[in-house]
Amino acid sequence: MIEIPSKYDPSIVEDKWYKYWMEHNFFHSEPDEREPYTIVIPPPNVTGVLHMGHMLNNTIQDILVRRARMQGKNACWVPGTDHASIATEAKVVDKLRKEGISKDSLTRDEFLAHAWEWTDKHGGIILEQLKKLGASCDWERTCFTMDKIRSESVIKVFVDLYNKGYIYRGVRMVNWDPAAKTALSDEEVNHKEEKSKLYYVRYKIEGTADEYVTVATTRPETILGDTAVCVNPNDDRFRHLVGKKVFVPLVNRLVPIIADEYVDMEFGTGCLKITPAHDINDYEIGLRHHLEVIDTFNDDGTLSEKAQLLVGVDRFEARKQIIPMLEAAGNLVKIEDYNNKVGYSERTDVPIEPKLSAQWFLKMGDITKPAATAVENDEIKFYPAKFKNLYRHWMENIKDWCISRQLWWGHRIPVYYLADGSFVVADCEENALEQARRKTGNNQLTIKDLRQDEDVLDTWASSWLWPISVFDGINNPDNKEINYYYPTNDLVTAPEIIFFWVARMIIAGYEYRGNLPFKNVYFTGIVRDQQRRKMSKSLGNSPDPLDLIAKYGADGVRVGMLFCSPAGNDILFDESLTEQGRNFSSKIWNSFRLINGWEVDPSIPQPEHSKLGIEWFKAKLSEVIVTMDDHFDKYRLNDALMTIYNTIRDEFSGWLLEIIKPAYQQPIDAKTFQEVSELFDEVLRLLHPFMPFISEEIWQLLKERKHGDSIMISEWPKPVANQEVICEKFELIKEAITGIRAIRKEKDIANKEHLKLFIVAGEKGFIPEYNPILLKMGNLSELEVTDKEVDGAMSFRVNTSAFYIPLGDVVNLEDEILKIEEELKYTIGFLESVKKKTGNERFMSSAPAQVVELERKKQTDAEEKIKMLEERLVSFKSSMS
RNA sequence: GGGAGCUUAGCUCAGUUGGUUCAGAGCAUCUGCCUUACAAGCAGAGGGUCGAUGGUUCGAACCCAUCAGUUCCCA
Repeated sequence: MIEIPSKYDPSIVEDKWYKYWMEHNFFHSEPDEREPYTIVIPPPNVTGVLHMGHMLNNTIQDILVRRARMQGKNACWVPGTDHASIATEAKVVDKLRKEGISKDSLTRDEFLAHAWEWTDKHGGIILEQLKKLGASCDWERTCFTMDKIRSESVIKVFVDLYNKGYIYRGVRMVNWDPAAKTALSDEEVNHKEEKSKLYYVRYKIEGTADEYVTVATTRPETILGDTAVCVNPNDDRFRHLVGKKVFVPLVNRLVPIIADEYVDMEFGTGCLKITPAHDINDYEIGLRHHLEVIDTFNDDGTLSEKAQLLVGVDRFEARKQIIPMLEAAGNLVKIEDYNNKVGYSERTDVPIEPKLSAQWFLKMGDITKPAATAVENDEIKFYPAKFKNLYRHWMENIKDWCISRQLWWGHRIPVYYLADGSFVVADCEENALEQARRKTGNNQLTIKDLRQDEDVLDTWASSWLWPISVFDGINNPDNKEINYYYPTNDLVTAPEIIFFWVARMIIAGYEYRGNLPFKNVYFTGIVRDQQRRKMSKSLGNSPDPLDLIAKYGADGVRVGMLFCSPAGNDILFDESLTEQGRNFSSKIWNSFRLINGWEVDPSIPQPEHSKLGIEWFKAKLSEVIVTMDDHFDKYRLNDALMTIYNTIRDEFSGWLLEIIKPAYQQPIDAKTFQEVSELFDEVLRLLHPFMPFISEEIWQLLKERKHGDSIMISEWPKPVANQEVICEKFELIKEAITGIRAIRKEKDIANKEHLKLFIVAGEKGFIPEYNPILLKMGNLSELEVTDKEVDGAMSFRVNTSAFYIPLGDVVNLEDEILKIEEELKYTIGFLESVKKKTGNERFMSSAPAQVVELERKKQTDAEEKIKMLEERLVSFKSSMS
């Protein structure tokens, strides 16, 4: 017996074991002959801090990795961080501004120096926090999307895609962020409902004295860039006007009235003003009708020279100022309140300005095909599968990917311009120069004659290579590591980034490895609070994960989060869940304390009840393992957790330990002690992936372990076949014991008080071999099988066996009769419903044989039980008279 | 406006090609217990016409249709 504290203290235990695991290098993986199991971490922002979403996500990954490791696989979980181009640059700009330095005053290199300084200072904090959670990442493999290997991979891929003709420079309508002065992808735009105004403005028709068409617009400031007015070709109201021209208000530009199906006849006046430079739909109409494009905005959202009026005024100020101008000119008809949706930048939270600009694009045509097929055919499986539909829909409507960003923090686009505006694409300056010389035939060119593109690549253009680049599979496509670890097994991520990241990794996987990047994708939910609000810093509704760990232990937080998170469903987090997790730790600890406190006496033989109990629990555990494995195979981790949770609380602690527990201050026999220790060992192993720390602590205390041994490298338990019968039989014993307890409670009989039990054994429901357990758990003084009625007894029934506890005068015979009558009534009703089926010819002929057989069995069982109940009733009634 | 999903106990969710004892779990609730490992616990109990209506079927929470409510994605 070891002296152990009565209360479990996770803070000491957790740090101790994490350190131990690190010292013994258990997390590290090298290619060997074993089957690999690989997960790459979704790299968190390098300067980010741990939030609840990370906690959930990484807990799940750790569970999967730890189980795989115990299954004997060569488990490798690669950690790392993402440079997070826009987010990090925004933070650095913000920090500099607070110091009184504006980004514009710095050169690119100066700015990058600040950014690296910031990254070095804050980078990797989040990885340290993951260690507190117990994450078993192979820390020696930690990668960063902007470290040397990853950067070279990104550039190499850009050059390759360009050479394959997938990358092109195009003028496109992009989502322009006027605050960050960069283009954003559609996915980085959030649409928000807003109260705004709908302005009705009339345009004078050319060649008439006083005829106008009226358009409705939410953006009157863009009138200055109008190049047409458009109506629906089926609209009789305006058909006669098509082909005529109107004057754009204020600037009096003459523009045509055109017809296009796009126009909604019901909306506004049915007339639409067309500003190809500032609205995506207008742009497309403009392309169809070959309209002039007049860009009236500057990059910062102010009006440009082309607007002619209000030059230099911000777009929202311009909207205010143009109204009185339109009114004065006699063009304003009316103003209505209107709700519309406006796109906002995910990064800077300012309204997006649709803007034409020159960007680099990746063609999403042929390159996406294998990726679409892979998910469709379930080569890559999604959990839950419902995300397949979402994925398919996106892949079918996929647009070219705008991969350039007007930022400095990131991978600089490897395009080098010559003086004449032409360019070369190369992975380094030397190669660029060589190409330029070849291209121009001018060998006198120097690097100074080349000007590299100022823009960087979208962050996702590096993370889409992550499963390959972490094993250096881009630069060295045939290296030992990539060949061993790729394809990876599971990806655990949030559904929000299914397009940003998951889809693109699949595309890159097939393009650069000719193979899938991962076999399974587990989508976690979004962590919300009890009011279903997303947990966020700004709302202040997100607890600090480290505080929670300090309070409840990492194990407690891990299981607390998992209790409420079926795959793909949002998790409504509440601190009471982590409390439940901590309580579970306590329960396990106390079970250990009980066992640990027993004195072992090798001289006493094993009692029969202990032998039976152990035999049953072994059988039960086999069932549990089968169930858990099945849940794991289906990625139903919360169900797997619930299974081991109930097994420990109810079956192990509630039943097994109570069965084998020796009387107060009595020693236990050696065999039982040995066996229960082994069973506890097995239970702990099943628990380990979920609660790595407490399982290790107890596992180490349970018996003397070799130096350097650990539960995390022990074997995942395997089931023994054909244990169902023992489990089924035991359930009947539980039912009988529950019956005894119910009578004790009803008659307020203390548990200490011994009772006598008489049994009228029917064909089912009584198993004499389990009598020792019945005696102990029911605290019975005597157990007698009889075929006679028992006078003055309380009774209950299990299947067709009847159990009696004689209590003399306390028993109210009428109540007993009532009870039996109720059971009888229920059983007869049940029999009726079964007979309805078995008496139905169509059922008997069309239902599967198995089902028919089952119904027949139900019928005979019910008939037997009715017979038994009726006999009881008769004898009870006769004893009354 | 287009698309996808969801609606089962007070809450969060299971419910596996339609067929086991009249739908399950965890939490919460209620009752009783400070029973010698554990009150951060134990023993029990209650609680649902499976969103509505119709249809298919011997049989529907499950399949089909319509409607209502709700969430997300895209424009």
